[in-house]
Amino acid sequence: MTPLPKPVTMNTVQEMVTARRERLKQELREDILNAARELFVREGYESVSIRKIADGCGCAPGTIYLHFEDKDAILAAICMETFEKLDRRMEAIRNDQGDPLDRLRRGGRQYAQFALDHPFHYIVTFGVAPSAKHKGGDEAMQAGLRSFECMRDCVRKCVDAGQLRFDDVEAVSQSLWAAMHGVVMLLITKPGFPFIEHTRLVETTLDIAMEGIRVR
Amino acid sequence: MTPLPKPVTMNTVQEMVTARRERLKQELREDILNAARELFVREGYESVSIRKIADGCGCAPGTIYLHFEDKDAILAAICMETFEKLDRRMEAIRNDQGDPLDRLRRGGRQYAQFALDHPFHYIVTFGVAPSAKHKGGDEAMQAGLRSFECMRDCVRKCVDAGQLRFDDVEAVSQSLWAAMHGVVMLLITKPGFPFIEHTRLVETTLDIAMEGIRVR
Amino acid sequence: MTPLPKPVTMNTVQEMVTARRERLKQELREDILNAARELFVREGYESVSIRKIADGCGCAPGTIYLHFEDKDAILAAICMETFEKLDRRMEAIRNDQGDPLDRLRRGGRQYAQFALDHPFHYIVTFGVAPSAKHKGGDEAMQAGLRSFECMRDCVRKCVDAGQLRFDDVEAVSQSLWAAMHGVVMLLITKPGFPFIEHTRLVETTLDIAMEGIRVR
Amino acid sequence: MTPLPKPVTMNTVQEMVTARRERLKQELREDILNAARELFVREGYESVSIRKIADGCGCAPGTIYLHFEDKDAILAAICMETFEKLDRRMEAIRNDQGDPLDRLRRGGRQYAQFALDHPFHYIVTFGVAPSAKHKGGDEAMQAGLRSFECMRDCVRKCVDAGQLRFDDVEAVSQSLWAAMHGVVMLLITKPGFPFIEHTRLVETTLDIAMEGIRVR
DNA sequence: CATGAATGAGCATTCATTCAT
DNA sequence: TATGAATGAATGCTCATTCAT
Repeated sequence: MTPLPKPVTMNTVQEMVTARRERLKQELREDILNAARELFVREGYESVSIRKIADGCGCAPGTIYLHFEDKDAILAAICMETFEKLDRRMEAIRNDQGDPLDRLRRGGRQYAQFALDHPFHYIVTFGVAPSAKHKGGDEAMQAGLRSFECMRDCVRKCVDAGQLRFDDVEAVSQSLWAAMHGVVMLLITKPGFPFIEHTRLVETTLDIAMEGIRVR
Repeated sequence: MTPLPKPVTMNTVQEMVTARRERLKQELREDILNAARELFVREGYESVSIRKIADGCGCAPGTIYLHFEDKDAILAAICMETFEKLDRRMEAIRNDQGDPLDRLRRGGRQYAQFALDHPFHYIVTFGVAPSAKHKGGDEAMQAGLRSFECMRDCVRKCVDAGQLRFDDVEAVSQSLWAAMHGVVMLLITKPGFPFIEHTRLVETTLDIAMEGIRVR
Repeated sequence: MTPLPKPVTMNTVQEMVTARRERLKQELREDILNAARELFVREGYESVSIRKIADGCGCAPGTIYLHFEDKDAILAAICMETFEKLDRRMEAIRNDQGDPLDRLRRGGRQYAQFALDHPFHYIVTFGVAPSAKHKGGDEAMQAGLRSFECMRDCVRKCVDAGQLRFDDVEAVSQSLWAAMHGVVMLLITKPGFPFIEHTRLVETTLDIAMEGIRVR
Repeated sequence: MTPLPKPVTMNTVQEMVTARRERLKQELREDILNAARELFVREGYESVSIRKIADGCGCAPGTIYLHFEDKDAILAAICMETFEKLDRRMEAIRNDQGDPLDRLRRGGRQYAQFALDHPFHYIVTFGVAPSAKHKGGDEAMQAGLRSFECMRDCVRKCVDAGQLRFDDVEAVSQSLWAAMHGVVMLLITKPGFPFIEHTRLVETTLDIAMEGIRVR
């Protein structure tokens, strides 16, 4: 009598069941994040209740706590997720070829574009005094700062190539960051102000900055 | 015999009482604004309750409603107050003499200085998204526009004097505003970041911007 | 030296001043009652705040407490005042001449008319469970009950004159009171119901009641 | 081999759990209504806070909002409930046989009996002025009208049978309603008054009314 | 006598969160 | 694992009332 393959089958079935469960769990997690992201952007973090998120992803309020510790954890997860994307974009630029100054310009453009694409995440991570409470804020901040380091790298390469009027990498990097931060913050937080077309404002700012730093 | 100054005294006493009351009332109003401003910055508008403000200025929750119609009105009052102060500084520069480009630079410096001198005011007024309805927003926005118009005036004068590489007054004004806004926002909201010395960062930013816009 | 008539003069002046003060005080008291009465009727007792009354009679909120102990005392004063009027009307009927049955009918008509003329006072005094709190309620109730006694007197006279099918004065009096109370309560508390014209409903009720009690 | 009834059992268990939950939920709903009804009668609608109701039925304030949209909805629910009960009694009489006048008398008796059996329901539903807006008011009023229409039907049948001195169905119906309403309102809201025995007062009122309307 | 600023308890309602099922 | 009823603290705001002036 050959041994029954039962345990094997069981194992496999068990594994399949487990895997399926895991998949379903991850799906619900994603549903929660998607619902929360949309609501946060549309109504603002404080105005979104767990109940609204639960309604938005078709589950019960209590269920959300099986996936996230609390409301802050949802926000933190969204920020992390998003800043990984930013990081990938910036990383790609840091590593690509071409004129360092041009690369710097493209980096700034990318940064601004990212912020305008994800305004709420941007504000939550870069636009709020840290003392608030947002537990996940620091974590996300760390992820966000890696992007700043990309920019500093780009600036350094420009300095090394002798393309700048400055040799203080830190000062220039911080100034450039400030300029880009300023544009996107205004565009995001002052939607009522009669700004010129967004892309053009970003480009003008980049243009002034690049012209202002490059060697003559 | 000189007539008794009694009626006069009576009058004066009454006036003094009234005046004293008025003064006390204004003092409490200021206390409320100060407490609210600090809390708004530290915890975010939505997270600050009327009770917290009341605790913060040592009065009862109901008392606040004797001075402000509602929470929005407090925010609006803070914004107005700020714009008036800023406006006075900017106005002074607009009217002074000297090279237009230099005046522009001094305007930017003044703006940054103002923000760093009154970080609470600045953040509450310029750094908060108008989440929800925010009645007083428009009113304050109008006041804010006047300061921006000062800067635009300065830019226009530079253009008229043929000192800029650009002739789009609006685009340049908004870009400059963005750059200065960015510097001060970062300095205020990210105190943990290893920024270079504040004044030097402001000056570097101004330097890049001025060099970036002036005609070659 | 004749004694100066000063004390006398003083006395008189003093009296005049006192009288004048008293008059002014009574005037304000009346103003408060007038404002309160109108507001109570228009908006309902609970919805009227002391502040609204103060606004309505052009004085400060605190001033009202110099004339009335609290809000309930205002209500009680209004009720007393009003029920004295009812009492006078009923008394007049009790004492007039004519057929006892006709007098009874006129009494009922007068009672209903009074209730419809002063709906809020009527409801407050007769239409509310006593346990509420309305301190002054009992007092006013006493005043109101005197009117019931008038009706009982009228009924008794009808019995004595052999005009009724009944000899139980109490039962008939209470039934008649109930009928009139029912008509006015419905008319007052159910303004949305499509009642026939008010006077006609009162007359029909009186007619049925009179026809229902008189001897055949 | 008979199939395992397992799925069936599972189903049943699940159903039982759901049913039990539902039952508990309905029980709390009833507790809320009972507490609210009593409080409304004792203190008046406006003076009853959600907290008092919550205290009265031993749950937290927020819990009430899981069962009712707001305070008005509680009042509306009480009214609906009452009208349905009353409606069933009245309907039974409308459809039974016998002399129309006698049916009318029994209808009135039934109405009064209902009110005295459920004084809280009655007062809240029929004895409260729709102070303010009172959303559910109309809905409840509609339900209430059905009971009144029963009485009107009975009156009409008397008229059709030539048993009344009147031919105005509406006026007679409203007068009879008023009389019965008056008796029960007095008995319920003025427990301190020395009324004759309740049943006798109701019967006397019915007697007067019936004698007052029937043709001679 | 009159004021009106201040109080603090109270309101209806919403919330993040817990937990028995 | 998921549910959803329940909680209790918090929200913005109003109120009757007090009291220094």
